[in-house]
Amino acid sequence: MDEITFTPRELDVMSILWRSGSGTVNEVREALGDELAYTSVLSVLQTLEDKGYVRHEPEGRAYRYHPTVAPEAAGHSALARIREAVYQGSAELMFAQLVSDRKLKRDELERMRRLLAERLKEEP
Amino acid sequence: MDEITFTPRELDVMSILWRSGSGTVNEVREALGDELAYTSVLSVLQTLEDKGYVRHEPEGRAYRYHPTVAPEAAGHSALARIREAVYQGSAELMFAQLVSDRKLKRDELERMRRLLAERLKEEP
DNA sequence: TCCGAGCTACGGAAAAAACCGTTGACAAAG
DNA sequence: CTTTGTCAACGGTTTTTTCCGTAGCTCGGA
Repeated sequence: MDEITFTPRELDVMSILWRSGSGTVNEVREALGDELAYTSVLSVLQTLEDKGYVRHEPEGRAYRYHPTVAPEAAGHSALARIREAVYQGSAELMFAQLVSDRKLKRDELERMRRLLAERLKEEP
Repeated sequence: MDEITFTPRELDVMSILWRSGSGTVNEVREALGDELAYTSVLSVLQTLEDKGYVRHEPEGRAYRYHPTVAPEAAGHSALARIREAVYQGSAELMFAQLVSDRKLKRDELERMRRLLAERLKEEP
């Protein structure tokens, strides 16, 4: 149950790596909304590597960075934190908020229902 | 749709205020897990007040702090951020993770199902 | 050989966050 | 009146985060 936490900027970068599977400094830089200097992006990646959240391998003359933590693991930590702090530990409350979102389409809700039904079948 | 964000320590403090409805500096200090100096807690509260997330009123010789943002609003922002960064914008993926939690009890899942059913009724 | 393009390492500035000591105000107790 | 305890304001230190310039390496082409 090791806590996984990111600073805001680190999360931006991880998000890109999760989306693409991997990325070089320049690829990450491109994908980033803000225009950062090359070395700024490199720094973030090196920090992430220090913390053990990414690794790199040589690719040509550059490095290619890969996430070493799955988004699910990070998501789990983040959701747990929000559940505790905002919803007083109640998954139900958090869930209620989630489904109250007006932007959810009917078919998304349907699929959620299916998922929930599956999950209920497994529960003893 | 103004973004609500907290630093980790700010979130700790807000969490306490949401739980209790309000709190004085010392109440918050007590409730906090870590042992911080009085002035440290005061500082956080003053910062939160600057940002408009809490207000205070005199109570005896002390101040009582009240949240001015509902946990739901903060939760909505936080969940949206996680959805984007970690689940590539998919509420469904995030939901899947949520219900896959082994610690959920059957009756919690049942109530989630009910909520979802209600929500589906409203959807055109 | 020399030059420039493209890359990382390194160090460090600037800004933000976290934390606390000191001061002065006030009131209650002696 | 003096002491003691409690409080907020203020200013400042330390640590973390964010961001970037410079130096140095390597490769390919003139």
